Amino acid sequence: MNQSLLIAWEQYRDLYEEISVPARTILLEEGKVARYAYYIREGGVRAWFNNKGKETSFQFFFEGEGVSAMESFRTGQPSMYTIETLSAARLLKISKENFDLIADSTPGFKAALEEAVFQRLLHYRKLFVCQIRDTPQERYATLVADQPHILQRVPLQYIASYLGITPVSLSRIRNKFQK
Amino acid sequence: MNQSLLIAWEQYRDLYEEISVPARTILLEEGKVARYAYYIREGGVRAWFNNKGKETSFQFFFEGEGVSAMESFRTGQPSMYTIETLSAARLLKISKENFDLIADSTPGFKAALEEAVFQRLLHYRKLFVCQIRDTPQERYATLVADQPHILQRVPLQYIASYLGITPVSLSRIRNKFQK
DNA sequence: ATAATTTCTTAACAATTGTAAAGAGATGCT
DNA sequence: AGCATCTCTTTACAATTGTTAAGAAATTAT
Repeated sequence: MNQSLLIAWEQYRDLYEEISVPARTILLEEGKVARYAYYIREGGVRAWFNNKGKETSFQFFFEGEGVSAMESFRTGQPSMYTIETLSAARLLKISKENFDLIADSTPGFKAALEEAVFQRLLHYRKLFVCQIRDTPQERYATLVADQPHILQRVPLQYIASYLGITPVSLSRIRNKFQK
Repeated sequence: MNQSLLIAWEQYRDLYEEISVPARTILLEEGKVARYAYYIREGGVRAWFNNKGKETSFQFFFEGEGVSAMESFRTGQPSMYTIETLSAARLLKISKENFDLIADSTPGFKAALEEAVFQRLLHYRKLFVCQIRDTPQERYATLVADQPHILQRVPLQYIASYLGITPVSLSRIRNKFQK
């Protein structure tokens, strides 16, 4: 579900639908099975889970990216997290059945999917490595340098949990950063 | 490179070799291209990288597991990290060429490899989530509960970096834990 | 527009972690 | 065995982060 999977979607127009939803729309709730995957035409999405009463956001998605609770969509197991829009969004919505149909009938699709899975593996490993190697200040600086759009479009409280710190600590780091 | 890939290795015995190496043998050095993958018959291995003069260990491997610098082995890019034995080890060593030969000629191999990649994606995501959600104490407790063999077989200084803390801090946490 | 709500910042204090250094303990080498 | 080296623990102090609470700023709703 990344850009390499954008191949030939238009010929399957009857297998997915385009929907428009407001901000804070829950696309998949923690504990439920993901029967749909989404592709973001416009807007932002976050993935988060409940942690002792507080929300921990661990991934953000924007235009041109695919979103689903991967392992739930793949295995049929209940999702460990919620997927929710950050803003009003326009999405392509496809069912698991139709997704599999396309995967089975499109040459190269599964190879592209495998590559996307591999790239996401590298992405998560990088996030883990940054966590054990870098300080919160360094992680914030990396975010500013590499993914400034996240800072512009995601509320700071969500970014704080993504960085593994509290909103108060993030605010202090930002304060230092200005000087 | 996990247990599901153990299928039918014996019929390819001329495509890999079994080697025995002492502790602290570097199987792949940071900056070099991974031309071989390994399967651990006996012993332990760690993956680490240089971080401002200090070593940061981010993964440990033992009997029955496959080891390689994944993306280097796959893409031919220089590896970002070093792979080194923790103890004397007995390993199966296979070249990239022979690995691809087997992958191409064994039905189901690529599907099993894809599944292994997916499982490792989930593994790294879990590590990342533990980092942003749990305290160092909680992460240590999880290690004690879920992977006690790591504590028994890996020097504490390496475990400390894996938990994202200093050896001093780990020592303090262990001290508290005894009580 | 105004009020209500939510988000972000700031401050004070407690708790945790990092750093540096010293000593104890374990391991390895000849 | 004895020496040297490496690892782990402990201590003291500095720096950072978490927690709680209050106020400022921004957003949302009516």
